[in-house]
Amino acid sequence: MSIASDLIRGHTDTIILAKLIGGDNYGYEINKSIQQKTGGKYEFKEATLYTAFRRLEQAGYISSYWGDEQTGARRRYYRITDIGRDSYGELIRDWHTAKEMIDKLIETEDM
Amino acid sequence: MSIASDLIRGHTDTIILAKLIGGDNYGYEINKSIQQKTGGKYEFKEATLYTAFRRLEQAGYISSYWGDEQTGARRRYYRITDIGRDSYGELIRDWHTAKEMIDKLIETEDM
DNA sequence: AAGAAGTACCTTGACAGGAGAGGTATCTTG
DNA sequence: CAAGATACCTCTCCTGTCAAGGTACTTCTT
Repeated sequence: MSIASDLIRGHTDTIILAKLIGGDNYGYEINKSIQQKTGGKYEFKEATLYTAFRRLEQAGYISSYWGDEQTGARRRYYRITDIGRDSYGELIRDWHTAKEMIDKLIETEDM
Repeated sequence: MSIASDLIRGHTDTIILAKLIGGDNYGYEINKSIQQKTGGKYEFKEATLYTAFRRLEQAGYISSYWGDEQTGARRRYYRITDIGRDSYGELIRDWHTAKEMIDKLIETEDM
């Protein structure tokens, strides 16, 4: 991983929720798809990912259930809830605001 | 303040360095200018600001000196160093990369 | 003259999120 | 059979933010 995680911090939940809007999914797969989408530039640390799931479930943004795999490792699937969708929408709006703000603040005027 | 600080976290140092590229400055002024530039939407908490100064100075990115105010409260001015400038350039590049990445990760494909 | 509000700095302690390091269990492949 | 992939988990530490407190001087208001 090459990009400072502090820049992603604060987007962990949004990234997970976004992924779950595309359908129920489980941790390992979510992480793999992020890795793929970023061309290997980013992926969650497992501890980060699983603590995020706990946090989101406790907040009521997602719910979970065990898959019924007949073979291979068991999978815990996550599904986004209605309030999870609401929260996602807000987070996206926040991101657009923040993005503009940061751009305004970190580029120098005189140089 | 209306925007979640977790979204700004990770940019604190960059914002300060950017400001100092425009010339030496002191904490209170820097914060006021941020407040103004964002139309009141953002400003650092004092504790955050001053710990950031300590951090940046310890890292050698900035240096500080006391102003010679004849009247009013004393001011500690900060100046960006050469390696501070280098670091700033890198941080800006990181931001552009991260911005693209986040955009890619938080927008849903199928909705 | 007293008090509030503004300027300007600082520190301590708590908290939250990220992540290193460790663990479990199953299946596939050489 | 060992190694590696799949898939989950937790404990503990680190770092950055921030609430809450403080100091000291000046200006404005009553």
